[in-house]
Amino acid sequence: MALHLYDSATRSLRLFEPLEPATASIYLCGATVQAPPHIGHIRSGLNFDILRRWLTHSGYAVTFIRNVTDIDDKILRKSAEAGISWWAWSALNERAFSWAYDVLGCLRPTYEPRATGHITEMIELMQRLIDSGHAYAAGGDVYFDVRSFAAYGSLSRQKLDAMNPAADVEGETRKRDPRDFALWKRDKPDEPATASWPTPWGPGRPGWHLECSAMATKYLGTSFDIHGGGLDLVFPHHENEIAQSVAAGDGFARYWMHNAWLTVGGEKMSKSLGNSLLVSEIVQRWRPVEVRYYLGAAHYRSHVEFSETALDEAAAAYRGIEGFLERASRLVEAEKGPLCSAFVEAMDDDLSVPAALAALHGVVHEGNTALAEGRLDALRGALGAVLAMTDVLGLNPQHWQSAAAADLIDTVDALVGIVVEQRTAARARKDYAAADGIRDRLSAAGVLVEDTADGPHWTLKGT
RNA sequence: GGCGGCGUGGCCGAGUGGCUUAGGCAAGGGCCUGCAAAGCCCUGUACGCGGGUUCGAUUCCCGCCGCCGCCUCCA
Repeated sequence: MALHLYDSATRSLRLFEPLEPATASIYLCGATVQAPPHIGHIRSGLNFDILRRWLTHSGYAVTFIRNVTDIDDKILRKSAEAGISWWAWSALNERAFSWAYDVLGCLRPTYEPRATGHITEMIELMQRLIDSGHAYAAGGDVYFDVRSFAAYGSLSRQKLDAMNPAADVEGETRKRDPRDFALWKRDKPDEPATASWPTPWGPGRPGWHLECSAMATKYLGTSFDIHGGGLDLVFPHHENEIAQSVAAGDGFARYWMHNAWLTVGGEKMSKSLGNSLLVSEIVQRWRPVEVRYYLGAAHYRSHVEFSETALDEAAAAYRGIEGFLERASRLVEAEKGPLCSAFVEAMDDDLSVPAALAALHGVVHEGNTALAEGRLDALRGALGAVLAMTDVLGLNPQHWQSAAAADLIDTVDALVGIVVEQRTAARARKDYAAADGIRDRLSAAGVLVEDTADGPHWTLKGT
């Protein structure tokens, strides 16, 4: 079975057929950098990171764009409250997002465009829409005329007449229809002059939806393969992107993918609800790779209710994989091999990571048995497969060791070696009190010593 | 009001009209071990409720209960 993806637009599983053979273009709605990231944001980034890795592994040359929305109402308001400029506020939070993506092992996008760097493209797009009768300027604002676009509402399957009109009191009088949405917002006296750009229709700043249409087509072309984002972006954001781009004559996205929520206490984690679990806080308590395992383990379209217990369980499951790799690598060469077929089938089936992990755990199990029975060829095969599978999921422990730790590892190895020799000597003379005392002290220092058939081995306990 | 989703064993979390089981975590028993740890073997009542379709439904249909999301900024 070749790769099939669930397309939100058709609400069906579709065979993935890219526009250009062996290439894949993806646009993911990134962050509005008004606050530091919580783990729900990163779940989205992570889900699409796994998609990207899987496409890459499957032989596609992937172009992955994730934008940064660096200006909007909240950024202006919060930066004003903080007494700093809006761009400084945006830059601060953009860095926090970049750090969080990095720390959880999300590969960096091919390009990461900022909204404010694409005003020219937005003006061009607005001009095309005005020229073709799909948009109009009104008192310094520019609006999209939803009645001019028959397909409006097709993504979210809402009928125009059934929609609640947007509660935009301020723009109400200038709109032709209350459901028309702003492409461009005229500047306001209480907003900083730096948050304003000149246009043929007057100075102002971009509306949220316009920037994504402009950036997606700039970097990926008028038609591209996959557009992704969180479920809450279906309406109005993605609906509006389609309206803007398709009305302007572009093909736009061919597949739409949406990830489900990470909730806390049954509620969507959001900045406005104040129940955010910041990435910076979570990685104090669990190793980043364990957080990645937890966030990536559920299917991307499944709602996940955050719990510390579940994260602990995920961490334990990951350590099982890690432990196998550690033991197996002592006996045979650690080289990536082919993936097991169940894993491939699972990933091809709309990125079914749960089934893929079941396959991975199955191979770990086989590998452990082979190891216990001394069957090195079977062990080598299992090790290669597990390395390859963890690699695809971004969970390969080889890539999670920090450079600093790598520099110190030889030193620590030598020091622990001396201590372990003392313990081995104690055991040899059956002085178990001394042996256990040494083991306990090493354990307190974060070094776990285990006696195996081929002698004692030590590992650093995950913190 | 419109659109959509969810309710699975102690916990997390897949999936399917019956076939042998998702998988993980935790628990109990066993093997191994000086003791541990790890690993391996074995064990456990699961599919919100009520109808219906069917030879047979957790899986399809209808109703109900409960929870949640979008329709306004939001991954």
